[in-house]
Amino acid sequence: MSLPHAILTALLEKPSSGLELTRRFDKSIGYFWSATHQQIYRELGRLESGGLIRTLPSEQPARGQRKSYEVLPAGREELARWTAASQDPRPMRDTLLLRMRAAAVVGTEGIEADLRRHLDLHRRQLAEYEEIEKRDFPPGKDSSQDRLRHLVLRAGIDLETFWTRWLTHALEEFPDLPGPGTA
Amino acid sequence: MSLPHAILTALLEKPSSGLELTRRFDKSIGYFWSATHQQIYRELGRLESGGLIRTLPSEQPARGQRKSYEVLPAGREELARWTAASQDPRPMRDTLLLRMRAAAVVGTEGIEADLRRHLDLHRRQLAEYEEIEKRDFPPGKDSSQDRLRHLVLRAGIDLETFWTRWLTHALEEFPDLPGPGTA
DNA sequence: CCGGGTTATGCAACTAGTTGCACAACCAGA
DNA sequence: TCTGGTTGTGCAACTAGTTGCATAACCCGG
Repeated sequence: MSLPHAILTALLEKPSSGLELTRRFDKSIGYFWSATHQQIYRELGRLESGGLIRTLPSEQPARGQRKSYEVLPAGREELARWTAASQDPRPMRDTLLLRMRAAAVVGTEGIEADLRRHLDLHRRQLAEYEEIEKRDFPPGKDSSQDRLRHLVLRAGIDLETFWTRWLTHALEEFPDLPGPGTA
Repeated sequence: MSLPHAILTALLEKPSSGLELTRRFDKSIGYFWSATHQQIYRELGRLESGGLIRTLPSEQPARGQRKSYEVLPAGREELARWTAASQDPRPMRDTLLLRMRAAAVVGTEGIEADLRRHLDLHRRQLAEYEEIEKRDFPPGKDSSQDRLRHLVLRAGIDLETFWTRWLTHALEEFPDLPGPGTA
């Protein structure tokens, strides 16, 4: 039950319309809590009827027009409550690790290409994060807010680093192919 | 759609009853694909009626009796197919990172205790994995199967290591409390 | 001025996972 | 022997997330 809180956080950072939110989820927030535009619109409706957010009064759009939302005090309180509340870590669920385990039983036939593909994806993601770090957190930006946000980004960077290393290591289990190296 | 494949993998490693499977999910398999006993029983039913597994013919249990399953050739084929098939990594979803981001906006009030708790949980998990590594993968066990399974365990160890480090680092953002250190 | 792409919003149906509970069998001690 | 805990199996309802599609407005070129 975190999507509403992800949206509240995003809206507190900056009031937005559904589409803007969707875009921001594709970028920063979505890096650790992804959501589709359908989810977002549905949840905006719920949050509004729950009295946690409201449409910005300035604009009064018709159907198909953009509609911007802002967080009401009740919404901020709910977010603060949720943030402080103790929560258990959700059990991990990783398909790739599961497939590796299955491969130990039914054979590695065919999995290697996908490992390479994942390695590539994680490398790209890592590069993107590092780009963001360079841009948004130059040395010196040191407010409490910045430090916390930087910390979150560091988690992303370190996780992607872990995956690229692990995949590289895993691929060393598949030396038997035509290609450069080993000779 | 990975639970059936997790179960097939577990059953190929060793035919089991629902309860045994549940226990094994609590231990090894569940480390990267968790499932409750309810999920497992439901899925066993589906797999059986789908012709991918069958009950071991030897025993013919009544209600409330244990019933063991084994994988049929069709099940093995399906698992091999699934393992080799290309799959996109699922978008990440981490509540704790989301909460940190929220904390940057609504304040860190109250989150620290939970960070400590998570740190403790991850440390325990790490210790458990390292125990397993020592026990199950002493130097020398080097069949292809062992190497793959060890690789999977390494992923678990490295991930827990990452989290303990990150949480430790995160907690350094909260120096302002009575406690040992800093003086 | 109209037809086709793009932007923006949204509903509905489906799938996967979680929670809560039920029930039978077995076993141990009063 | 009955009573109460534990083991083992399972259904049903609910929640969260995904997929597929519908709709309206707007914008641009012919």
